[in-house]
Amino acid sequence: MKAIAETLKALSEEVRLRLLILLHREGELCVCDLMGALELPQSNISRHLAYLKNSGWVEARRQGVWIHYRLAPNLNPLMREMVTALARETTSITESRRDAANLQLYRQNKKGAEACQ
Amino acid sequence: MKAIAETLKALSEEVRLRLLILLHREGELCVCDLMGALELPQSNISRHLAYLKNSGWVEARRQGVWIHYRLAPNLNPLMREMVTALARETTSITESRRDAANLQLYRQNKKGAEACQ
DNA sequence: CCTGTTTATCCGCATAGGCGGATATGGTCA
DNA sequence: TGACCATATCCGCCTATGCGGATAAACAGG
Repeated sequence: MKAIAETLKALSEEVRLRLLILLHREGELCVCDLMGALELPQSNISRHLAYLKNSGWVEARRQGVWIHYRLAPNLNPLMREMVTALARETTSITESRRDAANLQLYRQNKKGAEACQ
Repeated sequence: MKAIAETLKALSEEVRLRLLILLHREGELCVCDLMGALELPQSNISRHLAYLKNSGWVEARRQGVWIHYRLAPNLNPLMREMVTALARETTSITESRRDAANLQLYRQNKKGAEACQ
């Protein structure tokens, strides 16, 4: 019961919710992409990603200097059901659309040349 | 997005989660029943019920001195989906079963005579 | 090694929120 | 009205947690 409450608490914060939804939609993303999408300081993004990782929602993979985060592939049934319901309910929300749009902008600006992956 | 986070935050606390699951299983219950089931001080139960009410998860109905709480009948799709998923995942959890068993015990002891409804 | 880049963690601060006991509120009944 | 219920709210206390800036850690390339 406490474990389930902890699982829910991880999503009961706006920044973490936005991060999770974005990862669910876009697949694997590195920290710099998430910073560009949410337009928040690096320490903030990184702290919330650590929280999501510790609570089992996401996994991290190191590739050189970059760390790529993705939704954990083996979510339990409750978590899987929650994330799909949340994704469905947030598709029409302005804030969520803006995050996705900012991500595309940020990726175009870095020209694919020197940047992550 | 902030609204969804607030909705989740209401369930990200163990006592509130137990209250909500119990109300989902048993239907309408008064505060004294919930105190008997969870074995927690009255101020604690009452405070968390107020939180659940303010966040739209439950509704209250006054009947004489007693106040009966129930799951809000018009939950939005996200909330409805969450509560059914949570109920399903918690049926086998010891803590949840104990709450339900304590409720039955408490109700038997008050003999139906003088007590609520 | 040394430098630069990316990410994680630390710091101090401010606020939110949980708790139990005490008190207030609102209702019933005599 | 006054005594007595069930419930809500207040109080002080303590812990948890969010924040941005600063610093540390991990890695790549010269």
